Amino acid sequence: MAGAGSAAGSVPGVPGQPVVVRALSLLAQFTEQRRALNLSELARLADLAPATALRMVRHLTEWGALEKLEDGRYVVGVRLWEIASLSPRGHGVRQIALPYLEDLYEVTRHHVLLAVREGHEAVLIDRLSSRTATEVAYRVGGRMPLSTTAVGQVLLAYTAPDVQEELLAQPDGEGGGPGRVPAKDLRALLAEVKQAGAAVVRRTHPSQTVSVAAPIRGAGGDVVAALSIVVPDAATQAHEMVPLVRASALAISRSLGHQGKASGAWRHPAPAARGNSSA
Amino acid sequence: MAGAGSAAGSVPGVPGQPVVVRALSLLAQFTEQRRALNLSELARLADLAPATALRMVRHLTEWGALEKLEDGRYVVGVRLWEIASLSPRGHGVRQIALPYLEDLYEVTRHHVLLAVREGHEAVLIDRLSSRTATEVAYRVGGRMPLSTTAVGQVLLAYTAPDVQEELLAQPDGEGGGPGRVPAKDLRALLAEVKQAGAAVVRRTHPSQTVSVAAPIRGAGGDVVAALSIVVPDAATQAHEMVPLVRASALAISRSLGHQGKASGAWRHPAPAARGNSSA
DNA sequence: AGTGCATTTTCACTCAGTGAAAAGTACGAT
DNA sequence: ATCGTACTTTTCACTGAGTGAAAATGCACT
Repeated sequence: MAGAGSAAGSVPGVPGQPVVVRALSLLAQFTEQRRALNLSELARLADLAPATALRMVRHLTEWGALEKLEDGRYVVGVRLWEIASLSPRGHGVRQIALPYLEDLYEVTRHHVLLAVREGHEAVLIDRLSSRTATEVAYRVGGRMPLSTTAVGQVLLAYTAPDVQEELLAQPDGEGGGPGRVPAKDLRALLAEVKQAGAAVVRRTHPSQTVSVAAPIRGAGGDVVAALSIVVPDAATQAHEMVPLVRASALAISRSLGHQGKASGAWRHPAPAARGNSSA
Repeated sequence: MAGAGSAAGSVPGVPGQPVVVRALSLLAQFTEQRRALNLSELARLADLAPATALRMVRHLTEWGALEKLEDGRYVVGVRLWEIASLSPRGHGVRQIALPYLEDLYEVTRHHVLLAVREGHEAVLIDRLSSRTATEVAYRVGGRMPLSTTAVGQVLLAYTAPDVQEELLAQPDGEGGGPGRVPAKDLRALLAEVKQAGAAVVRRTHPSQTVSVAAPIRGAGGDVVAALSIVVPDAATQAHEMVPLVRASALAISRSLGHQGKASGAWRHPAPAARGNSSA
């Protein structure tokens, strides 16, 4: 490859980025607000020469990662979606958790959320909402802050200490939105969450709501996702919800192959592959 | 790059495949049955030198397209899932169609399917199924043949003639499974489907069922997806379902911005972006 | 200690990828 | 019609990013 940023102009900030990463960075330019992009936008956003962007976009399109609209703009393709649906932490947990989410929704008739941690944020894997429920700020596939949401706090509380430190060390950068919590308080908060096996967060912003979240464990015993319900503040005493959410989360954990507590006294024959071959 | 297939051994069949495509072909090795692959499997399946596969897999992992398990195997990452959730023809239609699918499900209590065409097959975008309903063969994110399924026939019937010809010209290759239909009969069948605005397929294989599918149109007026219900053969006269499915499909089409028939006499102010910013 | 298999590092070679520039295309304004 | 602007696509000579064989390392059985 030519001097990506060596000799000529280009941005010295991104000199020798591998081709693969550059191609992926094109995909990363698509967001909720920007679902369709034309070539020059893509090139500009990804900081690539138009000719380079064109070549890559063509390869991506040819393969199906992108699709070209009639107006010349590009959108994320079904082929990519198809493969992404094999993501264990994406559609994977969703598939298994869905029936339980539905039960929880059936019983409460409030928002039910399922999220996993991805880097310094939580990603919303699925959401069930009645059309008449209160508004929620997040969409499926979108990201939510770790420290200020119930699911986020649960995921954070059960994260390996080293990663946790890394996150707590962060200044206020990123999503330091409304309810920014000082690292000190957060540390204490996370301890409480772990203690209680659930997080309860009161919110006033989009509307008056209370979220209750609990951890979901995988076969390995570590927390792989978080389950949450969001109820209008006026509704039931929020804390009454804690056992319900925890129980549902435990049920999902069991479906994922988690063997209850670490008291490995006896074991079932083996939950085996559990191919979730249906859905 | 070195002579991918020029001088030395290697497979002469895939000589100068672009890097991007090769990287993507690694992703393409993941399937329903093979959700976790180790490096050598990936290298073998994608026909790459181990060293090359390693380098690429590292880039993919670094970026989040893949995730490395503790046992060293790789799985599709959440980051990819996240971006794929922006696919208009994937999660996009799903988001908009979901409420209507739910209504249809509520009323019938049978399987409800949503699918789009991708190349020579249909991809199942979403499925609602009661736990007690009859079995279905396909999973969300999976592929189904065009010519032998109700959704497939609908998608095929409304495909641009040139693509249609290309598909009909095919020998028996691909999914030529149980109910292989001769090209001639299929042509007539598709005409009927277009005439009726729906496809009805009777099936005996996994179980005795009847599928009824209808086309969903996008803002441009062309068919972008197909809606279907699958009922046990014993149930209601299948043909009674046709109006129901067609009506649901029309409702979804409207939500997608389709302006009814092509009688472009008057127009609404503009359905605008319809950001489906919720979900 | 020894065998077999997977992962990772090394290294010299070279061709796939690069980007500036120019040509082609589409659309609007004047 | 004629010019202007912005986007897309082609061309081309250059070169360093990517390549893969081979060797080293690591790991799990035996």
